Amino acid sequence: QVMLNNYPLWAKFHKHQTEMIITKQGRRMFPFLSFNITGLNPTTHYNVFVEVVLADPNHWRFQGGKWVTCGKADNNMQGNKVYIHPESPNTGAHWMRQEISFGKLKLTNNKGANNNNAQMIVLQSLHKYQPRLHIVEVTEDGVEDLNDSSKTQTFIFPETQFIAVTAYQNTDITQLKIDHNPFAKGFRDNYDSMYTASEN
Amino acid sequence: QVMLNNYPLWAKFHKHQTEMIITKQGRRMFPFLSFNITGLNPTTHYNVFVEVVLADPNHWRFQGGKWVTCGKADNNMQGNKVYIHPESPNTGAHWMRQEISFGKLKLTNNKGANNNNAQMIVLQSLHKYQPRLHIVEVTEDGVEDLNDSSKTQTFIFPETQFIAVTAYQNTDITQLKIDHNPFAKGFRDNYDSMYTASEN
DNA sequence: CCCTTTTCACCTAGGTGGTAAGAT
DNA sequence: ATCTTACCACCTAGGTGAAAAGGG
Repeated sequence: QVMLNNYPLWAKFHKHQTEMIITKQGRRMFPFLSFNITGLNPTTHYNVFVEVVLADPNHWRFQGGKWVTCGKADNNMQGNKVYIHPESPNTGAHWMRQEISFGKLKLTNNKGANNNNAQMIVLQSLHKYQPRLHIVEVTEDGVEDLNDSSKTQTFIFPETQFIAVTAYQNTDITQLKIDHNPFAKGFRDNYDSMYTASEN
Repeated sequence: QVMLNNYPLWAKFHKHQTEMIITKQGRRMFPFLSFNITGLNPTTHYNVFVEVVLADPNHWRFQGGKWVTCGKADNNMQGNKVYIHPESPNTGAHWMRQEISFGKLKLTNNKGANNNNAQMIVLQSLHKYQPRLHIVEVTEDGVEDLNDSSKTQTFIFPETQFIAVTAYQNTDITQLKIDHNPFAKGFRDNYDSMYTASEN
């Protein structure tokens, strides 16, 4: 009923334990979450949003080339954990028509971030997180009923788990980002030679 | 109940008869439409959209430094004339919270433009147009009732009239665009000298 | 010592009017 | 002759990881 787009890329990162940068002003995810949905009622209205929850109760650190646990997670961290898709609310037909992309979702470690009106997800560095996709029917008043589970669907893809960091720890992850994120093209090793070679 | 933002700029253009470029791939308006709204029901859902209609029944041409009529307008032109605000549908509270900007609305002369899924407004060159703002209550099924005028409000600002062109005709308009559109900064006369002067 | 923040060069992405060629 | 199209240099806007500086 829900398909995770760009699954092969997510799997590549997951194999090395995905890391996502968090900054004060907010940083996009890469890869970013994108889904295709089927099976909704075309005329019913839904809110679609991503929530990011702790994936385990540990604090993590990168030591000797590996991620190891290091005490308990701060579970009582405050801060927004939800990013409502900007096209919400909308009809089932709308959500099923094309991919639902969360490419502009931003992660931050700034607790006071959502005072400006850009919703960002507030995370804690060196904690492991699991994104979740929620699809919630909207009543005629436009109000969600989160207690009525029959009107809420939640989807989890373990391949999208990641550890929040302020700087990359595993160089394998850094290289995957450079290789696949268009905005990091300038850091690709062969970038200069691609052009110097063609000058002959 | 509805205020046109950036009114002084619109007035400057209007005094010289505003022109808007239309291209095959679509061109943004400058100035662009932006409104502030009050008086909606905070919990009711509304669609907000702009429609662009013929402002008069004439075909126009620019001759001897002035716009003059030149035959009748092609009123049976087909093509989409509506741009639904991307945040539609949404609550009255949402629409009243901040300015409603149509900065990404694009004008085109390509009748087959809306096959790709970017809604553009299709216009005919050398015709005069009047943008109109519509606010329509959405029923519980998410369907508009355009026949029930009590649920539709329409607002018209004569200062936003413009003639669609494929190339600017009046140099006064060109200069106003260059002076005020950030993307045209490279064409400002004083752009180079701003920097050469500071090199001393 | 480990983690975070700031700044930077370098890139993607795309919005300008000018210009010359094309179309009618 | 008049209007349209395609391409261009030049800009805005903002997303990258690297590196150095800052902080506890």
